[in-house]
Amino acid sequence: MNTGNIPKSTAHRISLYLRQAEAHRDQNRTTVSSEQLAKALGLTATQVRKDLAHFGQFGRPGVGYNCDDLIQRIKSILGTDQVRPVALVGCGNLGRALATYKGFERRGFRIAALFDNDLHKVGKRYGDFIVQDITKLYFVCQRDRIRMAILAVPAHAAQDVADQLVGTGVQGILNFAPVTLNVPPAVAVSTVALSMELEQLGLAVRSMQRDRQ
Amino acid sequence: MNTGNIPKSTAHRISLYLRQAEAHRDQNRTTVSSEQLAKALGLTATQVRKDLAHFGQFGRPGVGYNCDDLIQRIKSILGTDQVRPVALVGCGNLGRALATYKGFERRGFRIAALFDNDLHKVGKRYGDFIVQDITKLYFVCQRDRIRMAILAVPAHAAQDVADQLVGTGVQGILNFAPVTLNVPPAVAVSTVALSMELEQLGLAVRSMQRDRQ
DNA sequence: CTATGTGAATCGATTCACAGCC
DNA sequence: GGCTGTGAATCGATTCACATAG
Repeated sequence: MNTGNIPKSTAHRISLYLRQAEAHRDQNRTTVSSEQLAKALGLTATQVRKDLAHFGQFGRPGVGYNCDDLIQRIKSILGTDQVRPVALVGCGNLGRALATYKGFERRGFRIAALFDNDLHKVGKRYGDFIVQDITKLYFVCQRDRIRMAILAVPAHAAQDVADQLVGTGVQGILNFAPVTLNVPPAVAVSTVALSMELEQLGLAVRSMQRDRQ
Repeated sequence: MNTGNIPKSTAHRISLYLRQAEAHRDQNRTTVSSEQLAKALGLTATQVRKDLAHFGQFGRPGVGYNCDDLIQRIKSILGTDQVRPVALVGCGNLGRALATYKGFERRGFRIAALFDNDLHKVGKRYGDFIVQDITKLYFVCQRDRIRMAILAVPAHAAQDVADQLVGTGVQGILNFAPVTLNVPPAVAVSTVALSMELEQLGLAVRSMQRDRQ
């Protein structure tokens, strides 16, 4: 199956294939072709086949890919065939929205604990969780073997909290603060900066306008 | 300056350069070198120079790039030297968090209007705005010449609202629903799917574990 | 006849090596 | 000595063309 050396570009599309395969299954289709996947996602059929070939050949010529197979295989590569606990730090507006977001559960992630350093928030309940003091971070992450965390704190506090997270043994951080975090190479960081997304979108709009000028 | 044909890979880094240049300026430095930018962002110095060369040569050998110049030039490329109005549709947890997010203003975007189809929410105030009925979408977007929108509605409603947005003349949609939107080629869509971000992060963590096994 | 899987060719992005400027 | 800008080389990803299986 060779899950070890998946190209970066392929890896970014895996989640899309999973979602699309699930959509097909939910419409009671048993198979899906590379052509169908490509059309739905705005890719080429060849690209889809090359991608899927990276994790074993299980498509059937003349038929396509079995949806359940595809889903199972992608989940096993992503590691979302089992539910993983995630710590959420920061209970501002964004943090609270993420805490109550139902989409994570359905895709193999469970918010396992909620932290903030503001003593006015500690003890309050959001969604199914009680906000804990950030000083409990190390204890809880160790106890519950938490490997991933979502960072939804203000920019000025992000590096400090990231350092604490690294100290607990967390190996992946999903960062919503608009700063570049400095972490050891063994820790993965993925930053989602909302303003940057808007900037990129604006750029795409502008370049389209130029195209059709 | 040649802003027309910036490679996609470069475009995605422009926002990072802007942020970093601002950080340098805020520390009262007047210039910044490609080496410094590269180190802070985890890139190579050559890559940074090639990128910056795409929008005119204004670095000074032996000195570096003037921070203010760099900031000004990037903003003019991104079009964020003027403030742009953005419509926000969907006042669930995420929508409300985005509505009150202060970071957009500082980077050239202004939430100009807030919409929802839930009549229990229409008329309520979040941040500085009053939620408007989604039936007003066309009127308001036309009147205020709104070109970009943020879509923070449930997945099942996303395509329908996207169609309405396209109908108002919106040219760019920042979509937070975990679905692939179908829009005309003249409309740009950027999707931020939170679960997918976690999946990608989990994959990165797993592949690192394999590396050091 | 339909659709996968893959070597070969193409295309694009990154890195190297270095010439030129401060 | 320090740093930018850029052609040439390398590396990786996409597309093409087609052999092969249902």
